[in-house]
Amino acid sequence: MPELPEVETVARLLAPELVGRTIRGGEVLWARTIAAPRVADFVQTLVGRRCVRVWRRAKFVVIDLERRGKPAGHLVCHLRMTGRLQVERASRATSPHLRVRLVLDDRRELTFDDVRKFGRMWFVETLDELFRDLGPEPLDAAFDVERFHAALESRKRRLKPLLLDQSFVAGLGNIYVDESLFRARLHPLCSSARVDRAAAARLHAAIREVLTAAIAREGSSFDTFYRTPEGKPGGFQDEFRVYDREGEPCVVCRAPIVKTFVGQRGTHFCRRCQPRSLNRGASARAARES
DNA sequence: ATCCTATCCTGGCTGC
DNA sequence: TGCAGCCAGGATAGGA
Repeated sequence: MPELPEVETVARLLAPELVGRTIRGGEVLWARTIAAPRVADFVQTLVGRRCVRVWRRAKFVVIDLERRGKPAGHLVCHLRMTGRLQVERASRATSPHLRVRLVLDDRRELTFDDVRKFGRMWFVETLDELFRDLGPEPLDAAFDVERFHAALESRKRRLKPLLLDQSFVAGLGNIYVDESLFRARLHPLCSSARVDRAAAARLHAAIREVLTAAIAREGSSFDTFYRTPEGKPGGFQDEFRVYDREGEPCVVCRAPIVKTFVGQRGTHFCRRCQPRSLNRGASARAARES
């Protein structure tokens, strides 16, 4: 599902198609897709605004707009689970799940297609309120080991739900949390307060490595939903080590990958490589000596 | 403060 | 083959 690497890919591939284009009109086919302003005003508000930059924050695609050469708000889109943004020739935009079309000045259209209707679009003058509660970008320099360790220690939450919390770190979802915890050898139920400096450093590195590698592969596609704006599947599903691998052998120790549920989320991990206790080695030694 | 559950949706899968 | 029922999942709200 679209998480940080997929949304980053969408923004990168959309940018050259959209930058410089002015919105001429459009149509909302599913009213609830529009979060702001009122549906009746959405298209009219956008008409005459020109796209000047396409970027990503957390799992939001952000299109900066200008009017008469001056900054004029942002078109923001959250793909949620099945949303797809594309720029295509008008005649092609005929999907049964088309929710929004915006006509551009080169007679192409920016289309938002969304099977499950969870995705949302906003036009906002400023991003402050929409992005107010978002945590740090995990690939930013400001996201360093010290701060990450301190943030983990200041909470008492299980690692998996904490990493899924967008106010703690922005952009991770179910797939990349499972992959990061495996690479850091941490159990999804481990308490954040008990993550020591070395484990925090491993998790920090694992998150960055997983996200960077996934962006390089243009995200993950293991069902029919996520495709790049060029219509191609991503490639990172070939590098999954635990996600969607229930019963298959761990790539490190060959023990079968297990699937459980943590806060209703399917959770994949290796019982042997991700022990429940941080220092199982140490406690085993202590038990032997006593 | 943290956890748990329901909600939003639909296509695709399972099992009878 | 047909069909009912379940499941996936990001974010959020409300209750425990």
